[in-house]
Amino acid sequence: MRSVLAEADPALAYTTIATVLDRLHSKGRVLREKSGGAWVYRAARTREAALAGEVARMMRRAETSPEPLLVAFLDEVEASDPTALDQLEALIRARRQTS
Amino acid sequence: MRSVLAEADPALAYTTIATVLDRLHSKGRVLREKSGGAWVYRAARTREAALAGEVARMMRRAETSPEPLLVAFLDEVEASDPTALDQLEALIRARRQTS
DNA sequence: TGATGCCTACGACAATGCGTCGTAGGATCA
DNA sequence: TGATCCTACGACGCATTGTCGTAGGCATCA
Repeated sequence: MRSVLAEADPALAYTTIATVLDRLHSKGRVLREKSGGAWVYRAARTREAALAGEVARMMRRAETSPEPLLVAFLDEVEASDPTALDQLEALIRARRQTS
Repeated sequence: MRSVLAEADPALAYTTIATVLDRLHSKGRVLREKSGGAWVYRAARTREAALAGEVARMMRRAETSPEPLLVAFLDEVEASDPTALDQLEALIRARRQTS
């Protein structure tokens, strides 16, 4: 908790961090467990998982095919890291092997 | 505009739609142009493009490899539409052909 | 054992965003 | 020219967010 404060902005009041974490916890965005009287917090989902979940919700809601979304995704992936496409293809293949 | 109202919820007041569109426009989320005294609105970006942009920002900001994001993405894609993986692979291949 | 310090629970307050609408007045069209 | 449609703007209630303070519990240490 002290450490969260240090990482965020040490100029903020301690209770500010406490309040924010508390609210995030009540919304299920972070998990916490007791450790000697004090709570220890950790993220409930990674940023990546949250974003991917967003993608999935969109796919499920689309009446049409998921293709436009996939295409848009590939566009961006390719643009920001050209090698990532190969990586993606490799991951797909690997996934097929094991399932 | 009348049509937006109809598609959204015809029970809402006309001015509700007007206000919402106006606010979206001032935030750049929709574009508009005059057509005989009335504004005609259209989305500035598709939902897909917006989400994909989010993906891109995340990839660019990641100090490490983009792999966790790709993995999370595949997990979700696979879970919500099992055939989409094949589709995705085909799209990657097609992309390689043309570039 | 009492003081010190860290932690939590809870409340507060201002700023902002959002959904909803009404009114006033300009533009359009039969 | 009058009825109809549209825009601009303000308003209101509610929820969220960033920020903090106070009160009180629990442990540690001189």
